[in-house]
Amino acid sequence: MTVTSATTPTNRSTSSEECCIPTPVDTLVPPPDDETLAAMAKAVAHPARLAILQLLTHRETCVTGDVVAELPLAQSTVSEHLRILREAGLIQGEIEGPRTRYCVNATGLAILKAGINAL
Amino acid sequence: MTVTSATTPTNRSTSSEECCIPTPVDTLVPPPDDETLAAMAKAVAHPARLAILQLLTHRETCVTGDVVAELPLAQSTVSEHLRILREAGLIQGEIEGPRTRYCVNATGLAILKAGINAL
DNA sequence: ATCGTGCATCGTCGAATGTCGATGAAGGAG
DNA sequence: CTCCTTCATCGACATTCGACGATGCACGAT
Repeated sequence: MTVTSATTPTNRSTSSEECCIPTPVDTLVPPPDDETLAAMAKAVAHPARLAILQLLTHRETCVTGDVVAELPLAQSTVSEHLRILREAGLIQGEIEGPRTRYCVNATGLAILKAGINAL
Repeated sequence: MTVTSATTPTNRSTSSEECCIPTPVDTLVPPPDDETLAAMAKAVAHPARLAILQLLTHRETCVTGDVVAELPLAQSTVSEHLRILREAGLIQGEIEGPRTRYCVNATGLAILKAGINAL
């Protein structure tokens, strides 16, 4: 399928201060085309990925290991779910020394909401 | 996966007047649990099914044949997509003589929106 | 330089999905 | 009744997904 990253070009920056201080976007994003919306919906269409998304919105844990600790899944599986969410533009990851910090991509989430609400 | 129909119990009534005069619900539905939301998102996570949903909201065609005519897919494939949307509680079908009339299930759609917006 | 830790990626396997043509059941028309 | 239409369902097939363990890589510490 290869969504080729919806909003963010597979964001994996190394600087700080742009993750977990998420872009305060929640307003006025245009609803996406069907392909993009379908890709985003597919990313969200899994209980584990929903759990990850909620984890990332309600905490600021962000680090992969924390997510793994919260879910009854192998590390590789969680990593895969994180990759899917990232490629869909719903979260973004930032390499922080030996670990990776994830947080919600507010813009991507807003686009998803816009698309669903437009149905 | 067997979603066992999210909101409506696999609605396929024979009476008229309850389809395409859709329940005016668009307010105050509770966000669903992760399983239900994932199932609904999965139902929507396909361009053809998004197209069907939009077709059903912006027209009142509803009849299966019309949907088939609009999509570059075989009749059996479209029928399958309609089944998936119906079992997810997003549309409802009503047998009308030799044909089937589909329309959006406003309640189901509202639940989906509530779940996504709660993310 | 050598370890140990934290993740991503690869390879694999079974299950689910998407698509189609063929078949079948229900109903209307003649 | 016998056709024809309309649709759902079945069977087959290729593709994708979900999950895991194993491997590899980058980094920090020793």
